[in-house]
Amino acid sequence: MRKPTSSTATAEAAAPAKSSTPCCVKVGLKRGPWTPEEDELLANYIKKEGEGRWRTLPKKAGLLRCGKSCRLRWMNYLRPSVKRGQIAPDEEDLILRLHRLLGNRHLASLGFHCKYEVAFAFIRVRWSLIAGRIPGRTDNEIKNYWNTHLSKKLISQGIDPRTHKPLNPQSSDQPKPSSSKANHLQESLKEPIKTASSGLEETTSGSAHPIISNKENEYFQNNSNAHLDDQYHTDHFIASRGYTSLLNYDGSFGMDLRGNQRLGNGEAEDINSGTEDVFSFLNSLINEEAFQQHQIFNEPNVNSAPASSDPLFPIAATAFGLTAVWESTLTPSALDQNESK
DNA sequence: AAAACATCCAACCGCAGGCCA
DNA sequence: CTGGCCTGCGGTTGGATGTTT
Repeated sequence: MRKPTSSTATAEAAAPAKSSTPCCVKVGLKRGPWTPEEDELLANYIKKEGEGRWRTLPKKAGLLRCGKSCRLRWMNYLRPSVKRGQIAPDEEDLILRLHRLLGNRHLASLGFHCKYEVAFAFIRVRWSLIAGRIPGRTDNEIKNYWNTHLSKKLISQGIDPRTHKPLNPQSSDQPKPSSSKANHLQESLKEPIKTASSGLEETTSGSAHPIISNKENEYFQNNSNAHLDDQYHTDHFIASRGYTSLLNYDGSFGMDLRGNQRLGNGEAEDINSGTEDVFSFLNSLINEEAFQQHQIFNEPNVNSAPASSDPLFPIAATAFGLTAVWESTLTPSALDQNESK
């Protein structure tokens, strides 16, 4: 029996039980490891009736489990598409890149030169998004692999697993990677991405980015500070658009939070149905040296507004789902108002 | 051989957000 | 508009297993 965690206990003490029915009635329900018999019952039921309706599923399937537990067991273990076994080197490579991209660093570097904590609510590692790019692997598996293997490897190389930057840049005696594996890891942070599914190498060196719409083109043309023909800005634009598409459900280049292309109403959704466009702009995000240099993401003064004069700022802000935050707390006038409170 | 310690990962939990009556 | 239901996400836990002493 698991002990309640301190945070759980605190939360329960602070928040009285809701009047709504909890997702599962704990009394009389089995917990802990699944037996082969339970697995069979669940798999057979889903094979017959399909996924979903998790709340009522256990009863119908003859299981003494809560719906959440059934869903988790199916998603992380029983689903036919779940790949078993060791994480391959190319998968590891992809995890590293995507973590560097989709971990907390970009959001941190955008918001968190700003002084309002609300922005920090957006800082989360997107394990599901990472897993969505690695066929057959689940978010739980990726998360576990990161926590138990990759973060330790990076630390042993003197790299901060959270920021992917040197743990102590000033120190000249930081450990140098000596093994071929260590070299592989370090090199993997520099090279263009290889997609795990196709194995095709892709880069951002192309001059045309087809996902820029005419309207967006117009925006750049009408803005004297924007340089659409400048690869530097274009890549940043693509990067921002990438995030917009990932995080903004209203985006015209719609995708769900796993990075899959969104489908029309009623169409089935495949967890690994990423298109070449998806890989293309993910690559743009991953090859990000210029991205890091951009003033939007490197506003140095905590007490000044972010670089709102930058033509890319509205896009970037929207991209990160921060428009509302920007409008309510980070515009110069909002900053003044908040200051005076 | 056995105790102590370390590591791994399946499963749990609370929470957030979309959907719909 | 509101509130309940449902689903999915990410952080955390602890039993199982492996390794060291």
